[in-house]
Amino acid sequence: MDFIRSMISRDLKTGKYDGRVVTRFPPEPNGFLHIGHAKSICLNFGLAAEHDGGRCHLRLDDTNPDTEKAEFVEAMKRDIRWLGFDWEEHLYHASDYFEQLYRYALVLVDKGLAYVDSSTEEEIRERRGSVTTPGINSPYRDRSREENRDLFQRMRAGEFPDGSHVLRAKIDMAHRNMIMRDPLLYRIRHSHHYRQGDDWPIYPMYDFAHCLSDSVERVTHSLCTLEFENNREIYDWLLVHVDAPVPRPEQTEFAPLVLDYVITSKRKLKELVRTGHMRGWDDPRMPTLAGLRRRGVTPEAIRKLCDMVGVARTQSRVDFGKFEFAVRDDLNRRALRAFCVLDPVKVVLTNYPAGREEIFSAPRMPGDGGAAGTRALPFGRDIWIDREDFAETPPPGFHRLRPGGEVRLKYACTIRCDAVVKDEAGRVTELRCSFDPATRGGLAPQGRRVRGIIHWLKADRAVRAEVRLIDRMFAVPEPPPDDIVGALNPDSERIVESALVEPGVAGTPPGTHYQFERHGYFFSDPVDSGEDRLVFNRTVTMRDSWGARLRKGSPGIDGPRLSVPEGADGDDGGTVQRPLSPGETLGSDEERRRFRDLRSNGVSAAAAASLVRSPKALELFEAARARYSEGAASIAAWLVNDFTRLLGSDDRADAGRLEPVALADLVRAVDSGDLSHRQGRTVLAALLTRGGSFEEARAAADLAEIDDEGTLRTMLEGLVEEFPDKAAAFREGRTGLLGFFVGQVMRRTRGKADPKAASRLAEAILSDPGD
RNA sequence: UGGCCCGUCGUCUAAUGGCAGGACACCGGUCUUUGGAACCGGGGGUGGUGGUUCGACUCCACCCGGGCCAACCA
Repeated sequence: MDFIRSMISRDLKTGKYDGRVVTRFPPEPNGFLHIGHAKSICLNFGLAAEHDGGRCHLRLDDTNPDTEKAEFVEAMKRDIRWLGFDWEEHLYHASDYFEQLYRYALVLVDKGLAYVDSSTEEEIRERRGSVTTPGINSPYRDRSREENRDLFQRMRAGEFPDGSHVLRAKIDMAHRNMIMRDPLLYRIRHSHHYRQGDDWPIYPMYDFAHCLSDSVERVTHSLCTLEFENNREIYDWLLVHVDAPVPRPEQTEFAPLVLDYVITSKRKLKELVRTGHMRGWDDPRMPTLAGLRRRGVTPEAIRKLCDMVGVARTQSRVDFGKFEFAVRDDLNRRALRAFCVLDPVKVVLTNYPAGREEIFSAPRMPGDGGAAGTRALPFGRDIWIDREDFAETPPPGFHRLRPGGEVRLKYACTIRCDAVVKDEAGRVTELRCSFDPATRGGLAPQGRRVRGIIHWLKADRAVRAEVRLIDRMFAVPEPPPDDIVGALNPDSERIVESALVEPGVAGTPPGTHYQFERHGYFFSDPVDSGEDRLVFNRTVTMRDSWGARLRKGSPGIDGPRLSVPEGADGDDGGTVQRPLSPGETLGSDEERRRFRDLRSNGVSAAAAASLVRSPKALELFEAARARYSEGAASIAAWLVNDFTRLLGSDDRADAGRLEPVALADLVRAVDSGDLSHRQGRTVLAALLTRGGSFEEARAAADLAEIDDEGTLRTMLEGLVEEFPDKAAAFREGRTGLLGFFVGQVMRRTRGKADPKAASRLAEAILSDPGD
């Protein structure tokens, strides 16, 4: 289960949203949906489907009138449905909330939390500062609430030209998060909105509109990609300060889908379409859902890919092979088989009567037990085979036809190449072969084994088709953002105008999947294919271990490798840095002084360095040491490890509740063996959440421990009996399994066993086979 | 010279502090009328250094590496 699903289970358990799961998919209608969006769609709609009463809203995030169009909205709706998801009645537009958003903005103005800034764009930018320097306040920042309200209302009334004013939140121009430096909330834009017409001269910015739209729709889990991490702070700030109803939606970020050889920048894709490098948004080479669909990729394959990729926060790149696997895996199950000869070479079977024709039968779908039926393959004296299935001087390991060699014509018979006919240029024009009647229909009478099996077509029965050999869009896995065009794969589409297919393929309707045997999966183009014209797009090639082997044997055949930096696979000559000792990482003389002081009291270097950096912990340390002076090292260790950990992992923990005296008593009790470390930790947790003295906390905590040797031994012996293979594996050296046995003891005693005793006993019992 | 986030097989992704597992890719084998598919098997991993713990991928510290943030885009 991924981290988002875990979070939702947790929320369901705690009743945070009263059992509701409401997600949303919020694209801006300024282009086409692509494979990257597919991940988000699968996640958001998937989540809704997995929970009773779950919902996923489709919300068009249309707050920028200059880039958005109704046609994009329609394309998006079509593509989402095609992928297999449904928003039911929950179709929304951010622009439908403009009035409500405007009222929220007035709330902020009236609270003195938003102001109208009349600076120029450049002034605003300059005053924002940089990531390392604070910004400075706008001269308009201290306008009165009344003036701000008046100005903002007049902005809305359309009294001011574009760019003359903006509405900004009043937060902090020195904020460490650049986004919080008085973010813009509204800008003036006298543009026609595809949906709202000319009603609005002001438009809300993303940060303002998004969280409030989520809130208006009572979304629970607002999922977006990692690049919005920094925006989460303003998301929460706005909901709090407009007093949005609780429980409020919460934003969670996940890693976007980044696929090798693909880009998912709508801006850049748009540019490729605009400049004609791609024929349209639905060009079969495009990573858009429309392009993938036209290429023959199925919704099932895309969903499968998203499944395989998972959802996590790690920034990742997905191998293109994973995409290809998902596509083949699905198409293998659904695509009917047929023969297709891309680059024909004539074969004349000299011992076959001219003018005679016989029909061989072949399965439409091998391995399905005949469920899909058979197809008829006419056979005769003149046939076509693919040029690459013959080699006059074959490379080592080549299995197909060669002079004097034999090959099987799939589903027909074996043939032997007797003579090669060439034109003046030396190009092979015809192969004169003889067929073996005894091998008809797949028989191999003499036990003779023919390695090569190739596809073929009877010359006068083959049907013409245009085949577009689609390949990956880019020549390199990571196209450089500043030179997308230069990275395009020059062979991303090779058009074979007159390929030949078997007669049964004639009349194939547009939108049909085929596997052209040994070539790959193909899809009759939904646009260009028609009754009298066959056009096929190659969706994906077959897995090709022969081609891979050839490429491996001769580097360079693989094409350019622009992405590999010079010397990347060699020694970069860098020097290995010596790790710094803890004391060396300290910044100031004062810190170093305290560090030496702590060291002289027996505190470990690592603990001392940590303590010095944390004034609060250091204060506690000094106070506790005053009561238990010989325990300096232990107190420091407790503070640096267990104390810090509890504070970080438990929301209820508060350092302020921990009395130094209680801490000192606790550490002393553990040092003296009065309490195990584990029990000490339990008491510390209680002290941090409830406060009080050590004795009180100790009395209140459930510290019962099973350390009775007999009980533990019985339990462990039972485990060894129950898991004899694991016990044996341990004796053979898999010492990690000790953890398994101790873990089982801990689990079965619901954490009550003394792990130290259990561990010691387990080791003794396991190492000694006994009988 | 800041803040936030992220580092697990080649790649993607799991593991309430308790057996480092799965998938793709790769290699080998069986079978085979697709150099395909199916099936079986194999190699390969916790960025580094310390610390805490009976036990660390998991907690703590530091280091290293990567990503995001300074549009009146989203």
